[in-house]
Amino acid sequence: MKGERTRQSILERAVDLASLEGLEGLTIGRLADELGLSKSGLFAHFGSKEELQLATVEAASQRYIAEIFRPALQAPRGYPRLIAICDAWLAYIKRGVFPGGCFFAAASFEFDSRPGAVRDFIRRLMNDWIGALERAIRMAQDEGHLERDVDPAQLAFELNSLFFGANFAYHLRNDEQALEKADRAVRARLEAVRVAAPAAGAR
Amino acid sequence: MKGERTRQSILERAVDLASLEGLEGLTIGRLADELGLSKSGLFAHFGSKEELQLATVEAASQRYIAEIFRPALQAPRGYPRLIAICDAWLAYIKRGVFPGGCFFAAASFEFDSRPGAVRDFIRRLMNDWIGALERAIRMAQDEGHLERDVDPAQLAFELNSLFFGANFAYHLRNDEQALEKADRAVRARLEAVRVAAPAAGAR
DNA sequence: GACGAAAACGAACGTTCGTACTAATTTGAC
DNA sequence: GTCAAATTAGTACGAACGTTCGTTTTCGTC
Repeated sequence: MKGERTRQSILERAVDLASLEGLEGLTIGRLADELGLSKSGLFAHFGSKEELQLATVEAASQRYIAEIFRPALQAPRGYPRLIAICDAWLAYIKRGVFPGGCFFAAASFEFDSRPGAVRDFIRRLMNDWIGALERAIRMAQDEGHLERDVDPAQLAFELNSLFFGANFAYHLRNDEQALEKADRAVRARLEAVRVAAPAAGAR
Repeated sequence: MKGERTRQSILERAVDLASLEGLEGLTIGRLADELGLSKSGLFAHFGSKEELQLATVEAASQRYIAEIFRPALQAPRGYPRLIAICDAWLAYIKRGVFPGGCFFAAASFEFDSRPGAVRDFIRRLMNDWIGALERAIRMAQDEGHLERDVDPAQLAFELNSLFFGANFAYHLRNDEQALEKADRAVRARLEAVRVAAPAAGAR
């Protein structure tokens, strides 16, 4: 199918554009122009602006999963994987996977007061993401790497806050050290609740 | 002057609207409708959309300073004032000072990739805000309430991240405990670097 | 109460938005 | 190579956008 290929290339560009201009600022005419398509031809792939926005969010999610989350899951479960996720997140900002910074942070703040299907979808994705963080934390506890009395929801909240804060400081404030600051904070927070690895042969 | 009064009432509404729809989603026609003004009559007060946006950001800043920041400065300098600022921030979200959540978090993410006067102004305000946080931290050190080896920029980054993270979790994820989580994290972080108050009469 | 200034209005501008149709082209299977 | 189906282009629409302009209303001062 040719259509599917076109659709994908449209979405690639739509994700980049939306990360810069916002999902509402993403415009069918402009998107068509940039791709050398006609407005109507592009429009036919989605049927409505809202469908285009939903597809764009979905595409961004897939890019995120493919480029950040899945690779981090390669790390051995427990503390190493938790750290790998955090490292991957900060590297994701540094690498500029989305030209306008974290797509989901931007979309979250754009749609947090805009009821509708797009908001619902973003909310679901963000709940999934926080849930994945909590799961990684719980795993680290199960592996005996993290103290048992740590509340996964609390820690996930804090880690995610540092990520968003890093994105904010890096992109809006042009704070070059934002990522280092976030890294320092993440590591300090995790080290503080880490269960010391048993000395070699001490088991 | 009647004009000044009208201008203020326009901006009051503009701030609320922009916190819900974004500064770009803020529209002159809609704003005029809601206030029972004509589009052209409203427009005349600002001369351009960008000027309206700038004035709206300025008005939001004044509301923030009047309702959150200035009151917190009443607390005695040092640790109490630092805590007061943090408390005031979380209460500010809970109170719903802006209907769409923190105006500045939203504006920051909306404009972090949109060059222009509005972005520059937001950046300046956010730098001022972080600067104020750093100053409060430094004061707490000077008063001997906080450990000397704490980097004010680092700690301010972390506190601000928790604030933004709370706003995100509270508004997009509808996490009722978001503010408590943030409060817990803030207090834990600050307590950890607090210099224990000398016992009564121990001086 | 008259008068000049300030403020608000109403209509229109050109542009762009999202969307709806129909016509032309391209594609892939036979 | 043919033909139906899938895909793109073209054109048009009503609404809303920011902005301009000339007129009318309201205000503050004497």
